Amino acid sequence: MRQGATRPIAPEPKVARQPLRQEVVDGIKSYILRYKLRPGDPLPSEPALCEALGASRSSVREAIRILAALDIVEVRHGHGTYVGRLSLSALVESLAFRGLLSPDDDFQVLSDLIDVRELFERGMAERLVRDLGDEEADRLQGFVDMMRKAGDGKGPGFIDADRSFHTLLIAPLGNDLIGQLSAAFWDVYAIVAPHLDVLTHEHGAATVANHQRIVDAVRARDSAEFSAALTEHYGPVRRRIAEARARR
Amino acid sequence: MRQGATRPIAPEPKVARQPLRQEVVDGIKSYILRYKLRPGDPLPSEPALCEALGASRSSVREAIRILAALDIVEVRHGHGTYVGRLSLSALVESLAFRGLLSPDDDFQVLSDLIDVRELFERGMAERLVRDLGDEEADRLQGFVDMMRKAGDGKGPGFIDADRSFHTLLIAPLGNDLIGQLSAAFWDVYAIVAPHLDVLTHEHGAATVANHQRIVDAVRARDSAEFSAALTEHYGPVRRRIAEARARR
DNA sequence: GCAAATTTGTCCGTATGTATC
DNA sequence: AGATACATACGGACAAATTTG
Repeated sequence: MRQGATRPIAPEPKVARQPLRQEVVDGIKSYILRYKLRPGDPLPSEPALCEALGASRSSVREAIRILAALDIVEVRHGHGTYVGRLSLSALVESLAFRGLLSPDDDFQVLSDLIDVRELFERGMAERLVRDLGDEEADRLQGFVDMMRKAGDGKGPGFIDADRSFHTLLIAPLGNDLIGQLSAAFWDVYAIVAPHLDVLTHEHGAATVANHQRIVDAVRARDSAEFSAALTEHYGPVRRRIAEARARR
Repeated sequence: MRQGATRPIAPEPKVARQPLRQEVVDGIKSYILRYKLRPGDPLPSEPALCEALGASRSSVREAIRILAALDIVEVRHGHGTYVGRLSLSALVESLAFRGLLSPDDDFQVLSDLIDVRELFERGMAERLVRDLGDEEADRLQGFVDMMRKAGDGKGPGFIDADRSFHTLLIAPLGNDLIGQLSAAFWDVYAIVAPHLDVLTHEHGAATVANHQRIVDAVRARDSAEFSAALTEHYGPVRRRIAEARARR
């Protein structure tokens, strides 16, 4: 059979067994669940996992790589393996590559992305203007001021402020999934757009004005105006995508 | 230095180089992009990649495992390695595990999922009733009939019909991202809910009636009624989650 | 149907880089 | 600085799946 290790004797001829690596993946998952570990908690070392799960280092390491790609596990070289943050980093990686690969319609991916982000914010308009208080409005205003100060819309300060603005905007929903998806899509857009010659934040001044209008709508508790401001905000983004598509 | 292979001579002492495996990941990505490969296209064999990228087989294999976890690459034992389908399977894996792990609030994850699915369908109500033609309505009706025939709401026929129903419902948007996200969330719900003693499709008859109401709204081109029917549909789902939470 | 060739799956032993104490 | 524990990486060998002659 195999070289050294002991595996369940019965070959189970017709069962089409899954790769051992996958059993190790499931075993590590079960371990985390069984002991109710939290992100950051340490996992057994590789040799310990080998013995516990009856697999070689290679199989254990490949399993760990899979789990690390999903952010279920986090590896620190020379230190150890830990439960991961369970972020949506895998989604970002996957979507970003899809955006770069997509053949005829590179731009459809970006367009779809923007649709979802706008849907999140416009679809929750009523709840957002209701739950965004004065304190949150002040913080939103702070990001708008940062954008205005950063100026042309190309510096990292501008980009970061824009990301923070939209993150904070949907935070009051208390729906972590929407918040993380929205942030993930923002990241994917920031990765893919430059490769497709889509200008990001072309006109700094206009972008700042659009964000200001959103803040004003929040302060006025006017969900209709809030929705309108969002439409005004995402319109230019779509236009830039369409222009880049036309250039091809 | 290392055992056999040749690597760039300069050790670059303080640069904190990234792991070789990551370079291999990037190398394979670049290969796919450079030759504009499509899903299903074959990739070089492992030995070929080792030589091309100057890495050992272990490193190449770990890199492939990462890319396979993201569905950027697909591996068939004894056959070869191919460009993957770029699905959102990684999102499903990641979110499903989060739902199982989540400590105090296992149910918040499910609740968030349902919020997003309802947001997709309700937020696009106008476009959906406009773009869903009679042909699509007939197909939706077919799934409702399947659910009615399957009866109690527990059999696989019922489940599959429900999934197909919602997939078809948002298909006319022409937004693949929304469609795949919605399907992914449906899958995550189906994986996580049973583990939390959340009954899925408790009352078959009521569920069928709610879906029927949605089809009727589509036929009537009544977006307000369409929205109302969706609220009626997702209400019981939320109630079941709340009940299960209360039982804890 | 069988055997060979190709490709991925798994194992082992060893050496190196990294972080902690 | 040294010792220890850990992950990273290498190379070779054999096992299992698939295709092909």
